[in-house]
Amino acid sequence: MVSIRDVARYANVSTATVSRALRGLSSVTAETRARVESAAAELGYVLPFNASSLASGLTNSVGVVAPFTSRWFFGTVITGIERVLRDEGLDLVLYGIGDAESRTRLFEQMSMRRRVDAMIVLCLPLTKRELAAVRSLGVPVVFVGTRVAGFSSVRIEDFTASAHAVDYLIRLGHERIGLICDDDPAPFGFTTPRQRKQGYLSALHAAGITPLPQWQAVGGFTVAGGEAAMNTLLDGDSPPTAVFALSDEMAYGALRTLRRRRRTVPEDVSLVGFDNHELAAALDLTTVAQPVVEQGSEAVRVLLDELRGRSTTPRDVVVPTELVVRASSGSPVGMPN
Amino acid sequence: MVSIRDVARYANVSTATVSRALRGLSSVTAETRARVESAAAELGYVLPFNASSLASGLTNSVGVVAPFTSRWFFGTVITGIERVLRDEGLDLVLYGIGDAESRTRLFEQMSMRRRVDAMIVLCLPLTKRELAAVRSLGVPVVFVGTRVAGFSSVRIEDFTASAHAVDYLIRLGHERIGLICDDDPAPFGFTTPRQRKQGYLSALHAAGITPLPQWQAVGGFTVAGGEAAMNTLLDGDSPPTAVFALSDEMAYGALRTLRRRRRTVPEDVSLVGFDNHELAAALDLTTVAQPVVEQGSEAVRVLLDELRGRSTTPRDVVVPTELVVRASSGSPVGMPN
DNA sequence: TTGAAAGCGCTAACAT
DNA sequence: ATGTTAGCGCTTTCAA
Repeated sequence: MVSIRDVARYANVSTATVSRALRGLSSVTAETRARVESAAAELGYVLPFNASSLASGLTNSVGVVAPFTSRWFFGTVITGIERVLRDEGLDLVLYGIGDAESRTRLFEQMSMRRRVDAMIVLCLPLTKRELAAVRSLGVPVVFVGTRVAGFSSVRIEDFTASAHAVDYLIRLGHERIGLICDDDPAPFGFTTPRQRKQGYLSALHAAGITPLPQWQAVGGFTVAGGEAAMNTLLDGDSPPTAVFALSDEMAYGALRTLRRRRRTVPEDVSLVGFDNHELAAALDLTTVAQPVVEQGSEAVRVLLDELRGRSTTPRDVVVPTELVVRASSGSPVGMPN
Repeated sequence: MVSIRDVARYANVSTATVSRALRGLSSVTAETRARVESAAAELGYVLPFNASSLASGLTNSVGVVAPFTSRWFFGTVITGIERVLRDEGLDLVLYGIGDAESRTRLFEQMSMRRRVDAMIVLCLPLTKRELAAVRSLGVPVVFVGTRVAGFSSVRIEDFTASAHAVDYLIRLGHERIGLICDDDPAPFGFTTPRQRKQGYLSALHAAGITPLPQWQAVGGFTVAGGEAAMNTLLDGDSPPTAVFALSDEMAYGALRTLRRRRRTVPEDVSLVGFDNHELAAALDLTTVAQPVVEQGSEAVRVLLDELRGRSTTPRDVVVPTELVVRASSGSPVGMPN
């Protein structure tokens, strides 16, 4: 196995100079660097990660904790994260926690201890205990999608964005507005659903509308859940003329129910989702768009600032949302447009 | 920073024994192991990855190369990979290559050299040059979705599955069957589109049907592409009564076009997709289902067999596909059912 | 089964 | 700007 000494000999320099040159330190003349680089290329040498890491105390890796990797939102955030990390020469180590058991295991063992220089936690409000564990890592941590005291975060304003979407339905003339939401409290301790729901309630309240209990149905943030929830809503007393689903995926399920029950959209029922999921345009769904790739790349930038000592106080980056109006929403029948 | 020596002192054993106990080696009495484990827990100690790695020559990490992380298929395969790796105590290092530039960079620098013990390459046929680079890593490599001489692979039979889907449409009575496919040759060097297309041609040929050129349109494996492709198909001479889209996402685009142009499905046009994407059920799309999580976990199992010397010859694991018939397909109008 | 001690292959401090 | 050298903190012999 070719070692730094082989490269040093080949390039007629010391091992220290090889190390400096290959890491891009500035204290090497261009000429020397070129010689070292071509020697390394010739011999097919790259600095072995483990030896460098042991000697320097850095891992050049960032851990990403994600509850799901297959859902569109998470995969897309990860794309944004990966891209910036790679540009910076940092590796991404993925920690998935699909279920409660793996979540427990991850935070009990803290296998990322001494394995990563920094962490990004996606949309996962942590328990006190977990937070303490994360804090004990002693590395910068950025949260995406949740705000956590003492740490930086990148997120959207769920409350405001929801209120705005519901207000839009009210201004279209709707008075009976349904909600497809999540259980309360939500699994995994997500706070996003509650904030979006509060936005819905707040908008109704501001318009002087008292929401009826049968306007709310639980969709569990899945397509199947949204499908069932819409059935529940349609079967209730004085069913809504417009429905706000707290995620696009639940809205897709709702659309399926409407299609099956021969209700036209938006004439019979208007539908608004949340996320601007990649298929929302294909399904002509009005929705609250949030920048997703950008939240990932922004999280890395915040992280790098902390990692490189450019910033010491936690930052709270709020990225803008935007209501994207498509064909799934309109004024209720009988209303002037 | 607490070191292995602290733990050794605390548990009254040597550092070597601590190392053995914490790695689960069998040459430690249960009593000693318990003492060491509780000492480690007490002190909050885990074996630091970099020092272990340097001393042992192993990284306990597996590299995963993926062209996209946000697309459903890739995110879902990664879920399967991550789950099994984590159970085995291995870390997943993600190498995304969203564009040609990062692809070049990855294979030129081979930053995964000495960084991972093994690799999984997702749906990415490599060039000769890239293959040589990968081979030079000297670690086990498993390909998902493509077969590569000299390496193990986990994949489906694209050709057969496609032929079967088209044959199903033929047996429904369709004679003009369209195809929404990819450019030829496909970007990134994907071979999957071509194999699926060959399956289509083969099924038609077997039924004595000569495909007309205007039955084929390019959809680029995106929703928007599928949308445009379906427009092209509808505008051609003697347009198809059934369309086979080589991916569900292109089928979603096609559905949108059909909806906009007021064609009913399946009365006016039958539609069949490929993948059984998570939303295929929600859209009532008939499609070729492939097990995706399983391909990821199976890839890891194959990898582990090679990594642990249980297998030395490359394996080619083919997982089964299944045609899932839903409401988007039926006999052409005027045919008995 | 356990302990002692010699590396693993770099980086960082210090010297020049 | 470059060279010298002592660690970094384990794992792996080898011996007991």
